[in-house]
Amino acid sequence: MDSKDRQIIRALQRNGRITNQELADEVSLSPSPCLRRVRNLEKAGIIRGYSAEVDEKAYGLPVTVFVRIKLERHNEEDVQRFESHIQRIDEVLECHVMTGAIDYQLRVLVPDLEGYEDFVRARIHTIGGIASIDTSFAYGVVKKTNVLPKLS
Amino acid sequence: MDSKDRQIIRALQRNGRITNQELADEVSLSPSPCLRRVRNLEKAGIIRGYSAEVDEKAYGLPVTVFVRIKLERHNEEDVQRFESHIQRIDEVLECHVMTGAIDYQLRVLVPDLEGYEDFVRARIHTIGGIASIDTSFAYGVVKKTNVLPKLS
DNA sequence: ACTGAAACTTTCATTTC
DNA sequence: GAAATGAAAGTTTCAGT
Repeated sequence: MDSKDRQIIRALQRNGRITNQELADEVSLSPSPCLRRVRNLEKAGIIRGYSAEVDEKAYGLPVTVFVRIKLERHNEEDVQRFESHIQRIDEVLECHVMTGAIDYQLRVLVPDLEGYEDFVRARIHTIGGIASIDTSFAYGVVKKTNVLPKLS
Repeated sequence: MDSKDRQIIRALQRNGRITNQELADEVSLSPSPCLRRVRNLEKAGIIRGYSAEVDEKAYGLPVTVFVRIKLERHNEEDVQRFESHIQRIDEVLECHVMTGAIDYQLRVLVPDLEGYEDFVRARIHTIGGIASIDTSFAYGVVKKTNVLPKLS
């Protein structure tokens, strides 16, 4: 992983469908070494995959919710139980383990407020072992990018 | 935007580099109407683009921070000033406008704790007009997907 | 008019040197 | 790193519903 690899990564984040020729031009490499680097990054799991970026609102899920969750107990069994449940919930796009007062932060997508109420009742509370849930709604996006910063 | 479009969208989120033929097979369409739908989704801005998913840790930015910010004043000028500054900060990958007690939530990527301290001092406090900053570190990822849920 | 099928053109990835 | 070969993907056109 050198500066060239990071250049390639950022180019592929800006345009995941760029052709190898164009990519090679952009990073000042000829096509074959460029492709070699891309394949290596893919095989190493550094490039996990490629994905379409979608307007969630137009798709029909206009409401983003950040949910902060605290568990009642933190033994292996309860933690495993919670995490395996979370992974199976389609509405949860992200779940981070947090430091500090909160155990987890989720990013959840729902069609409306009612959808969120249903989600909490049917998907979250049914897991059990949850001490507290703190909900914050996002009602606008100032910035959203995938492109990683250059390392200084 | 019908059920077929949503099928196409989810397939392109799972694999942004799928060929039109494979995509057409997956959604039970022939290649030309399938491509037409994809192009329409792109032109309508519903598919915003395509991007590589990258392992942030391997890239050299292992620390994810969620930063919750409250402004001192909420007049048009101060809000504009804050938001335009945020957009220019490369380390800020996401910034949401929030309901409730907090004004904004940022997702920030830094190399280490020191990098975060520098970030707050050099990038955030210098904006001015900030009433409070609340920082939460993520130290693990339970789930992270781009694929939107089926609409029920 | 919209969808599905087919042929043709062009471009890209792979492999060899 | 360059060139040649082979494969596919996109575009366009035509036919059918």
